[in-house]
Amino acid sequence: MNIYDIAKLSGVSIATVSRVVNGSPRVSEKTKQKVLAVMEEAEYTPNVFARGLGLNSMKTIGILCPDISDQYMAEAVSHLEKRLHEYGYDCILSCSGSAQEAREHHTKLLLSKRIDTLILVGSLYAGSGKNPGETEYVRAAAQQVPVFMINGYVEGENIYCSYGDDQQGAYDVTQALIRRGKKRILFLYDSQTYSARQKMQGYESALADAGYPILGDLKHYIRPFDMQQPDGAGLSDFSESSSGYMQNKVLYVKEMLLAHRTLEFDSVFACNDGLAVGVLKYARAKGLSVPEELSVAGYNNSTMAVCCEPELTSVDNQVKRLCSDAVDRILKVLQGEEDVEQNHKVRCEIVRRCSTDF
Amino acid sequence: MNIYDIAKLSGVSIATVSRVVNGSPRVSEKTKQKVLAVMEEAEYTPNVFARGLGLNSMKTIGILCPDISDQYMAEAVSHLEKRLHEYGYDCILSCSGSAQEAREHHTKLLLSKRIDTLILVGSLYAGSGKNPGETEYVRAAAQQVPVFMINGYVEGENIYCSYGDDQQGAYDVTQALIRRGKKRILFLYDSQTYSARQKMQGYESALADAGYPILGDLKHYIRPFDMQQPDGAGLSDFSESSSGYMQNKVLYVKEMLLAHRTLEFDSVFACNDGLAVGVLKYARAKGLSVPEELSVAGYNNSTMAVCCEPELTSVDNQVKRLCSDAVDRILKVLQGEEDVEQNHKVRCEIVRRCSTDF
DNA sequence: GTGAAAGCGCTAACAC
DNA sequence: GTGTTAGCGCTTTCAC
Repeated sequence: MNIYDIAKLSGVSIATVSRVVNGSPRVSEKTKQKVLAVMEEAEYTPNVFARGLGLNSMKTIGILCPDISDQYMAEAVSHLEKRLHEYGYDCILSCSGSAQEAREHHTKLLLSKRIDTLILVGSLYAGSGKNPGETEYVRAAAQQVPVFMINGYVEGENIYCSYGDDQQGAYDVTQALIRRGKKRILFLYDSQTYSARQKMQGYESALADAGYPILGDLKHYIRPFDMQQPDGAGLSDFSESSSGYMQNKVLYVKEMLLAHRTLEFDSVFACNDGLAVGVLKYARAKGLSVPEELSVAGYNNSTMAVCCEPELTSVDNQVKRLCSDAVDRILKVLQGEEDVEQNHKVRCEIVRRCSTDF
Repeated sequence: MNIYDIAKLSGVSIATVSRVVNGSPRVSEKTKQKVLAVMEEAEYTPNVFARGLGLNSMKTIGILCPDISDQYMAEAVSHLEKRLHEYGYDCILSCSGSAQEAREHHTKLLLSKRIDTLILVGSLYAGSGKNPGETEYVRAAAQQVPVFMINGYVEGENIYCSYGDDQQGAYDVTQALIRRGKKRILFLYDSQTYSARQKMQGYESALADAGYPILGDLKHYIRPFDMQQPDGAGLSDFSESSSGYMQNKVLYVKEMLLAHRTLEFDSVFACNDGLAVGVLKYARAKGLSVPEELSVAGYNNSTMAVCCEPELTSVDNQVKRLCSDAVDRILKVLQGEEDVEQNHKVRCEIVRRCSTDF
């Protein structure tokens, strides 16, 4: 059943049917109703491919993320999809993993689908800050369609970024720990993303502002333990489930800390809740009371933060707001509005629970 | 840059270019290389819309799930996307929420995108078993494209199902609890999905086989607390983040149990880990030791099961296998193979941790 | 307000 | 092995 059939059945031309389908005002109420009735009766659905060919768009947004089974990204995609769907956009989801090459490849593939916009979810796409060319593909993509980054920042034309102020978040937590009298604050991280760098900077600034020394051994990097990570992004390799990966991570952090007998600290700021829960497990194994003997703060305010004992103080990165803000601007850009705000930074919020007690 | 341009630049016809693009063997090596070179040079990408129009397919799979921010579904989608991507299929993701009407609407919408296959992720789509017509839309969809269900079962032509044997899983856990001497095993659930019904049946069979009575008050339904659930599917309403919802759920279960002073039990089998962690929180608040005074088992073997204290025994539903199995059959069906196995049941596995100690 | 007709860029049947 | 050509189903000028 195509537009010709409907036209024939309605006794009008395909142009008129097309007008009705697209809600053009240049149709008399009468014919409009007639056509509508026929369409209803015939259960006609316009062919999206043909329409796509004519309009060179299928109202589709490409969403790329390293791993949809990661809680943070899943939440982001959930918000994005919901909002975009409201406005009639479909989402093609693609998961690239963490390797640089894979990111580039998936980006290209998504672009070849003639998406209207590309959304890059996760700080990973903003690169590690090491290699200059690592974000070149983002700029290249931006030459074809507007590119939106969720929790990442890349400078460039047609690139729009929404990100949490992780530097400030880390600063706030570290400062609170300092105020609580902690002297040796361990900074725990397991990835080198843009976001992780921001956090480290916040941590360092807070120490500096308090007149504390910045000690190298207190910035402790937990190497992704599955050794499948081409560039140490700290993500699952997907050969396994993400929850399985996360389970292992928690236990791994505990073991690493137990094994590392020379490291001394009275508090921990972990770059994500998984690491923080690992620290909690370590504390329990060591017989350390939390928060009295060891304060622990995590990041992302995930479900994990509440499951553990004691419950975890954690920084909320406000993904929902980031996504919502991004969608607002996507709509503007796609409607051809000019001067849409390119970058948007959102303040993170510390959710205080008993693991730090400050 | 279209196929005509490439043809002109290569000094061949568009048919030849098309052949090269599609890897037809009916092209001489020489012209093939020539065309390939031109395409490369011109950075030519075939127009997917035009191709879709011609082939009436864009190699796209529609994936529908109630909520991608739910850990279980995110994991499923992750596996599906990864496998399908390998075979050149793209995934359109759509999240329907839990309402019956929304499920039907999203299904229709996805079908109107001319997807090659529809995948329904989650037991919710198999209905509550109450209203006869509630799965009618699944059968209707199956008249247009093959429909695959992940962890759900609906009888019908062109409907293919992969599901964990949750009944057996529940049976095994309950039986283990009985063997350990537990007398009053609380069955905790918060949704009425196909999967939840299976679990309850397993629970009941195990009790029956042990000669235990099946007590109504020991089958405890936790009503979704946000009151935004049109049909009590126990899912987040998405107005909030899923992790926020889950955090609340854990605390809510704890409070509910504390408030319910007449309910007596020496062990709990919870339909999901969120509920189980809530029970753990309750036990702690009550000063009950786990597993000595209270055994707790969860379901889904999620990250939560390891974050809590003590760690949670949980049944692994084997999503990855379900998805992998589904993809295998999707490929077969799309290649026109006949007699593809319609239903596939996978045995669940108990992952034993210290919360039950059996 | 409506219709005729020219694309949109590709695939595939058919001819050579 | 290669080219010609007729669709695929829609949108969109341009007449009337």
